[in-house]
Amino acid sequence: MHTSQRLISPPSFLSIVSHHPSFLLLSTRLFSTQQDVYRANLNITALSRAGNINAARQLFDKTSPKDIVTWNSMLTAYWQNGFIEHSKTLFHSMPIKNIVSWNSIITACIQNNNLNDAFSYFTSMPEKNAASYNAMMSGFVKMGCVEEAQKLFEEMPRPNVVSYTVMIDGYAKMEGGIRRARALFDAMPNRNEVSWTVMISGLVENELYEEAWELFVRMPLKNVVACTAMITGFCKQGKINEAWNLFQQIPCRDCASWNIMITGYAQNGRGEEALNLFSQMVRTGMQPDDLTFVSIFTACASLALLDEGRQTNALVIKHGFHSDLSVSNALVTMYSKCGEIVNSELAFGQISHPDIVSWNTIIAGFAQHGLYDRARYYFDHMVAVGVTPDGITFLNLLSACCRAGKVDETMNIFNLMVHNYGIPPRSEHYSCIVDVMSRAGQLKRACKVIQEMPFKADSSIWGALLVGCNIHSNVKLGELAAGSILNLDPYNAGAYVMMSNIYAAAGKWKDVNRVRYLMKEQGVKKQTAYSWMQIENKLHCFVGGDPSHPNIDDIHDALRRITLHMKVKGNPEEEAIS
DNA sequence: CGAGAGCCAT
Repeated sequence: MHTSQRLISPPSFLSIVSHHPSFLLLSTRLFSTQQDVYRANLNITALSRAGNINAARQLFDKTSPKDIVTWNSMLTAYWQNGFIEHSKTLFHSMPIKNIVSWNSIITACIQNNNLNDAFSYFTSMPEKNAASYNAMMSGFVKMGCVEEAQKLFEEMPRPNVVSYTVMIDGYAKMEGGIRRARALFDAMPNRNEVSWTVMISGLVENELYEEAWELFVRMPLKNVVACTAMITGFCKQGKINEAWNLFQQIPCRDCASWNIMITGYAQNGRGEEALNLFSQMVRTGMQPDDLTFVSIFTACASLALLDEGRQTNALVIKHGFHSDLSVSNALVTMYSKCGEIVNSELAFGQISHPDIVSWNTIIAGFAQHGLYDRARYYFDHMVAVGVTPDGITFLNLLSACCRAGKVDETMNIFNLMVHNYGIPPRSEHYSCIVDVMSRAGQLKRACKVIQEMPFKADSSIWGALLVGCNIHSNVKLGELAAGSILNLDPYNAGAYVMMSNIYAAAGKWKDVNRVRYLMKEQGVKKQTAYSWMQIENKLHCFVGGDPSHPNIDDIHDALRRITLHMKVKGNPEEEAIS
């Protein structure tokens, strides 16, 4: 009978253990509970975030039964560790999928810059939520397809704060799109701190400083990311004191905020302070990262601080960043800017997989040291190992060749760039050509290049011509070049000096004096004592040669000032004449 | 378990 059978049957295992005090402990070991799966899922994610993808996979295999979150965690673990194909395989073998699985695989493709795959997953998913649209939109924005993103934004049912934020980011990064970004920001129903940060950062990027600051002041809770964006803006404008003030007000400084402050000092010629800040950073217990070392090397490079650069090189090894590509590239730059081309080359040689920046850096180093043959050797070498040169590679090679005075060779390189590599030449490339031709005395040919360029010449191109006119004493073309520069930039002290040189060489003393007055009238802000000295030295020569000059008093006055200045100041370049 | 932000070498 049923009941009797039950009565005589031995007590089940469960009925015993469930009354035992250690029941809970046993049950977690022997049975999978809801909590176990939950814990396993969290651990898969934690292991993945620690970069331990194998352990994550082992735990995934051990977890049984798996729920949808287990599958999704493993899916995400794979692509976040760079195993995109594993993600795809797993996705297609999943017994059940939910929206999160689809969203994750879309994000995986986008991280891998595969917009086509992402979009085909997006279109074939059974139903979409806001995150699906947001992921796809951010993919389009990342690849610069803002219009495509906008289409999705308009057709999605209920855009949320992230959707708006993605669009604002897209518009802000688009050429001339900052007003649209701002309009959308003003129109959005509610904002969170990321929306504020994206908008402020976009304004900073577009160099609308004042507007960025207005918004920053209005931002309810200023987080460290927004502060860092704002500090970046200050540093770009050279307002290093404002940057420092804001930096000091950040309650919880992180590595990135220290980095930008160090970079800010380095790029504004205050390398000592950058290095001091670095030791302060280390003292506060903040761990430097790769970008910190890049900033420090930049500081050392800009001030040619070789000893500090060497010390930092040792620190890099101590902190284990010696195989980091950006750090290594910055190290190569540091040595070459400190005049240590041999060490620069050695540092380059230690890079296991040099990228385009590494190659460009070493070529630039040889260019700066006037060693065209070595630059060319590395150029040929990079092409031989299959790295495609870009516009910067060619600029470096052109400037090396130009400094060597090889006109035909420079033109060959230029043509190679345009015709074989299809790289559209920029103003800097033309500048090299005009420079080499002008120095070689081929002034007419240089003028022809300027005339036939696809865009208007800037002051550096005219400057290259002007240098040639100075060397080869061509007053007429010199006037054209100097005049063009001063049309673009009336405060260009170099143009005044160079032109006065040309006039002086031609014995046109009245014109030298005219240039001098012109410079004074314009109120040239950057009129360094050195610029004045050069012009007035020319007039000094003249005083000796022809004392019947009508403005002799001015010249004597000028000479008195020059003499005084040289007595008081050791280095006349340092101080502007008031 | 899914979507959005700052600092980077030529």
